Amino acid sequence: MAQSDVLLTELKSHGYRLTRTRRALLDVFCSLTCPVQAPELVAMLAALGVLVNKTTVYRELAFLERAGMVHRVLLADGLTRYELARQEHHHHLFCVRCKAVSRVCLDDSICAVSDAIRRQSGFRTIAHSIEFFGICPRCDEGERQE
Amino acid sequence: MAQSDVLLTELKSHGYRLTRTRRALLDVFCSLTCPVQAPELVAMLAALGVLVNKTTVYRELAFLERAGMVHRVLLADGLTRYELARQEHHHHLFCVRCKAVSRVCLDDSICAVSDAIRRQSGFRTIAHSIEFFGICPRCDEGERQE
DNA sequence: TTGACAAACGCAACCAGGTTGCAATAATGA
DNA sequence: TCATTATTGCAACCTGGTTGCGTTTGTCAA
Repeated sequence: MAQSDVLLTELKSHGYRLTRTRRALLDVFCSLTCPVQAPELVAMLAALGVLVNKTTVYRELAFLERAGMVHRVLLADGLTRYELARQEHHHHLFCVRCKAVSRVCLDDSICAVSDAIRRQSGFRTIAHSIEFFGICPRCDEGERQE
Repeated sequence: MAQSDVLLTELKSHGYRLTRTRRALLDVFCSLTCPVQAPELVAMLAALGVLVNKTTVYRELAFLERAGMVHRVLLADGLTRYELARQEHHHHLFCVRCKAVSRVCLDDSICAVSDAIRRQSGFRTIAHSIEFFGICPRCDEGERQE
């Protein structure tokens, strides 16, 4: 069973409807390897022949976020992106020049820091985000030739 | 000499003008303990009797960023905030409920991770952001009483 | 002190991401 | 097939942020 079907089945079992938008959106998310913005999703769906209003996409993203199936990713440009949740825990490397996003997996010990902070602050810390940004090898190359 | 005067002197020595807006903005930044949004700065300046157009504030923020005196901070709500640069290296704790921001200082070893990533990826990593978000003790309290 | 020059400014118009209210549509279970 | 209601589209709106351009104002030298 494809990953998107697993998610659809789960939604169905909770009594949610399996709409055209919802199916297409989960399909797209399952095929992506890096976080995307909502307006990009509108365009991607359109390219697949699924014409959806931006309002619907925003509402669907909020829905999928509540359902724990996608989550927000914030990178150095301040725009909101979304990616499939329940993936292997990872972080992002963002090129501030070409805006490309790649992923990195860090040692668990780094993530353990949030436990230390939780104890220190009294915060009931629910998440953390460790994002790195710089200039990727390709852009760096181009820059030196200028 | 006040911190803001040090910065003004530095700008002056580089040939930049010391305008009303610039002085007021640096004063405000030096008195703050957490990152602020541009629209908040417009309001804060107005409250001090310094009426400045939002365009000016955005341009001034870009200027101070280029001059290395302030930098952007991204938190879990995706809005752009600014804070004084050249402070002790620290990270932020953001309450997703009341939007309060507090700061935490982490062990250097965590920051050393960016070196490891730089080697791994070929990225010329110029910065990182480690932000934690959750629900602060006050909001947590309120929530349990509901 | 004055005047010239360019940096800095205000304004209006604009753009993009994101939200809201409401009426219309469509997925579901009976 | 029908009733119910979750989901959708639309239009209007909001906010953060940007741009072009004509005006103001710091600065420095005369």
